[in-house]
Amino acid sequence: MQLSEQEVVRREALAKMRDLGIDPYPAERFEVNAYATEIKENFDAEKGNYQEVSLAGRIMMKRIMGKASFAELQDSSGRIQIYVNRDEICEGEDKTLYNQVFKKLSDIGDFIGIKGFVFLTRTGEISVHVKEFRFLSKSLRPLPIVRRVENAETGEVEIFDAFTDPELRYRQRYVDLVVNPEVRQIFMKRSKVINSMRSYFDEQGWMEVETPILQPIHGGAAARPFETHHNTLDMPLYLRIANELYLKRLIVGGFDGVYEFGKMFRNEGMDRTHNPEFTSMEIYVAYKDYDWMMGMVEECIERVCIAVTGGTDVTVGENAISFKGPYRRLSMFDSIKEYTGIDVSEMDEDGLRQVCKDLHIETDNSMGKGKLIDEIFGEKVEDHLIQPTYITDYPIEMTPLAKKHRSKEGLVERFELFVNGKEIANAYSELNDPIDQRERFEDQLKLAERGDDEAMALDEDFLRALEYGMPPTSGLGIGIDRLTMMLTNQQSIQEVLFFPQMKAENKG
RNA sequence: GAUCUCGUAGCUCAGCUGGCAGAGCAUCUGACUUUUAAUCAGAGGGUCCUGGGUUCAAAUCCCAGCGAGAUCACCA
Repeated sequence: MQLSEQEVVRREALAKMRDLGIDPYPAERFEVNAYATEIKENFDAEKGNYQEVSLAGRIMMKRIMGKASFAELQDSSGRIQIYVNRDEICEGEDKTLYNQVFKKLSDIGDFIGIKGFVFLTRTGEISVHVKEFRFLSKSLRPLPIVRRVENAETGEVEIFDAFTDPELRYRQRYVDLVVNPEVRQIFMKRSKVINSMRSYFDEQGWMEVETPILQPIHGGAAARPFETHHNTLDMPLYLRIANELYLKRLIVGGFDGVYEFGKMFRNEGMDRTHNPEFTSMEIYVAYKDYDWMMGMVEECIERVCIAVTGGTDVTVGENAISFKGPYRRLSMFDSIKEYTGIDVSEMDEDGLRQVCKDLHIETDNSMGKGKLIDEIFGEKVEDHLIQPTYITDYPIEMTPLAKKHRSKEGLVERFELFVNGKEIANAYSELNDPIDQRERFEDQLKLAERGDDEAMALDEDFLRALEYGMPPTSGLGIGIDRLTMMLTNQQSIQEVLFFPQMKAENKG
């Protein structure tokens, strides 16, 4: 391995520390009793609090001035300045700890532990006066140095030498997280999205479950799966593209409400909004319908939004969005009428094909009636749905797992929630009529024969479960990554995944 | 999958119609006991993504490949 000059210097420092009898990777624990941000928020010079603090973290900047120095320590909460005085950390004649270990051998990125008291410097900065200094872990690679300086006149934070190269940031997310605090914030928010949603469900008495990721039949959605092979069973298995059919089996089994947060895997293209593995949340609640589900989603999303952002108003790109319920409800046909002026509700396949032609929407022969309607919707309506909007009552052809509409012929009881022109939730009154379900699967097979490669596979065991009887149930799926993107105002899915999928790096 | 843009020091980037490889920060040596992008004096550091071609001469022009981003197509 070819080492850079700075890496060589750090390895030499490591060796020198060992020569001085200092373990660069000590095993003993270091007890921490305070955090940088907490101190900066609560220190009061008059009260004289924080007089015996113990902090640990990385050195992120050093300002050496002879016999005294300042440095910045970064812990999990943020950064705080520390003041190190030679004669205070080295009481006797031996000044090695200061002159060698602190000044020369410790580098930016190294972990240290300090004990001391909090004070205000002459310029008024809250700092920790170090009385005791312990080396905790050596860093052998130089971190990018990002400097944030508050402009005294404008109050704006200027960033110098930002670490922004997306390739480096994603491949070395650990570095990104160390030097870019706003990145850390996004992931803390992501965690809050999941936790607040989970606690809401738990409060309602619904149960978190886990279902198979390795599935013999990839059901529940229309997508290309990743295929693998089990050696002992000598059979093909697929990484799940959805967990819907398993969760419904659990409703058949007698649970009233089950939900799962989990990774799904789709062997398809990647771009700003698609990663081969992504996180979805699916929930099924017995004795409910999609109408009830809309109310539940409003309550849930509003609560998640407050937990994550502190309020119900969010800025996404150019748009100010309010997640305060209730959300607008609009049937798919009405939405198309609203944005194109065309009533497609009574049209047959040829009529729809003509409408697509008139609107300059490309079609092909594999497209059935439902698909054509969806194309029109996708082209002409979706982008306009900025504020949270439920689109309801989808054509039956596209939705083989949803119950037929109670009053509207040819439609199913389904809604999708759109925000900022993007779909973030999908829900049905679940189809529980096993005979209807078998016919729908068979219709899917016919679509597949016509060349629709997104058509769904038939799952005999799932049909068997339905034949034993499933209560009326409403189900919902939410794309957690996309919801997080929205609540953190990120334009790329890679910004809300710790480790987005990347091609192989071809040099070490 | 298609098109466009990008790849130079640890990081951020400059490098013009081809002519000795550059800056700031970081690093190293020295000075400095409350600094604030600390300062001051000095020094070192390069597979210019990879491979080929054109040329007296290529970081620069051409071709191919690898990687990344953006836009479009498909999907959530």
